[in-house]
Amino acid sequence: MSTVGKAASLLELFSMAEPEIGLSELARRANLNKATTRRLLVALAEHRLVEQAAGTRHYRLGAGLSRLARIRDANFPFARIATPVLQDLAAATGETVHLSEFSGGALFTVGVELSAQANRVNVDAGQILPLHGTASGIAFLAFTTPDFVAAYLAKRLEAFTPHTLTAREKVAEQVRLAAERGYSVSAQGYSEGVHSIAAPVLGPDGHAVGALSVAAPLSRVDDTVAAAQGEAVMRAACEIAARLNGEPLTRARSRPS
Amino acid sequence: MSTVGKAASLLELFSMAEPEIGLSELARRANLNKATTRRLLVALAEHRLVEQAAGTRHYRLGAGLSRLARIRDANFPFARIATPVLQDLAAATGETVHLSEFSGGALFTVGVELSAQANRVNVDAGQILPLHGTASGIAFLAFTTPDFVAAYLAKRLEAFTPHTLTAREKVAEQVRLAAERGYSVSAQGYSEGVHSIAAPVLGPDGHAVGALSVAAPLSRVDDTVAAAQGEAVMRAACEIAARLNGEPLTRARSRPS
DNA sequence: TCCAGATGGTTCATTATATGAACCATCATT
DNA sequence: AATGATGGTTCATATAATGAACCATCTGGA
Repeated sequence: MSTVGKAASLLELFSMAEPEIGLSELARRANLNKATTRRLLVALAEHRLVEQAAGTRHYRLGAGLSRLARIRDANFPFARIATPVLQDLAAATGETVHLSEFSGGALFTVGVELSAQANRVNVDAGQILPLHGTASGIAFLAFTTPDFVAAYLAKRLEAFTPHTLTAREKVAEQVRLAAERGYSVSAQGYSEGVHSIAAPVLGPDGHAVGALSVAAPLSRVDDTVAAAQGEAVMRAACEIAARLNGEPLTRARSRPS
Repeated sequence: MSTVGKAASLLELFSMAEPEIGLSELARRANLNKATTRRLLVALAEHRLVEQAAGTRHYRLGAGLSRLARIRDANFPFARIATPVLQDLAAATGETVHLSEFSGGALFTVGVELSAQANRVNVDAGQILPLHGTASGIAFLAFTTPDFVAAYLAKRLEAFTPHTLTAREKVAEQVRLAAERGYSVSAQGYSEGVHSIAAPVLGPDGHAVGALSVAAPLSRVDDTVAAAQGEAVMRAACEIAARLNGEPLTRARSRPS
């Protein structure tokens, strides 16, 4: 692995639950030598990507990340723009809704609205979803370039549950179906007991940049529920795309009076 | 420079004004070979710290940064907590107000509220302030550990304007004064024509973690104005520290009923 | 139409950089 | 005082980064 890859892995060890970690612990979890870990942390600290707590000498994520994130969000406000739409969709369906963006060869969860129900599907922001096995992935594949789909399906597809479709033919068929009706359906392809329906979020060029998904306990979904969710998720995904790509209404609204 | 330092420098080339940059341009600005630049970008992209725009093949900051920033902000909500206080202070003084955090050996601007007046001081988020020459820096030094101050003053102090105090004695005197009255004053030590007053933001251990500053055109400040700003900036800095470190009132408010 | 000068991306021998075992100092517990 | 953590450092060794030269494309002229 490249040195910067190792440094990035260090950053990824921090989480909401564990925002500060000591040197030895970091080295252990990243499978790196303590000296190496330290040098990486020092390099990261120089650029404010991590910082060290004065008292405990533990490390935490740095202020530079907030700055970089602000720059990104200002110019590609995917999660921010989408939040109200996610909330509406979660309220309308009563189920957990999550938004993901294509990044680093897979779908990256950038926004989540959990269902209000006790029995619900839990998804964490930052979670990485494979392109096969998830409704979001299939929806993305259905609206990306054929070259990309071909290249992806040429690889060996991992089975995440006994229900994961791993045969190229079957997955390709799912993709075709999703392209036709505008949304994808997947039952237990990635997590047991979870039923998902997803629609692509399209970029300005008409290709998918991410996906929006409704995830429900399998027991709560039948054909009519699925059809309703499909329609709702499609509308919501279009709404997000419209706001993101600056459709007329939004532009008009933001025009200075 | 370390490899991860180079990678971090690449990230820092992106800005609000220029959120997407091509490979050649990045290599040129970072003073790196194109091949090197590419390898770094690929490594960063694997961890979603950058991503490539589909159409132009230009690079931009990645979604992983937003995720990491969320983790940081959730557990160290410096800028977020401070925003309303900054706004109040800017409104009360009529001048530009900025908040900085100590990170990477200097003060890092994490929040700005610009004055409403036409003739105002402009400060950018992300700007790096030296510990000498700025009111914020002196305020920080006045409330950090004596060891740190000694080590810092042992270095050669750069002059940013003809008015920058660079003599150890003079700077140490400023620090002493700031420690006594609780805020620091600096005129044109970093930018010509700018008058600044700053107070430290203290962490739980009583040492400074950052500084809050009011910056005004020199022409608009006299002794009585400065005294008023000093009091106001001290109160505001205490308010931020209190909210940050969870003073009783805040804790009581957030207690589940 | 063709050329000139951009661009993004790749290769591979050379070289500089990252690595890690062993080390020290400090702290809290026993 | 001994134990086993912790954070941090050193330096010979080995691995990973480097960059000149390369190719393929694209764009805007002439």
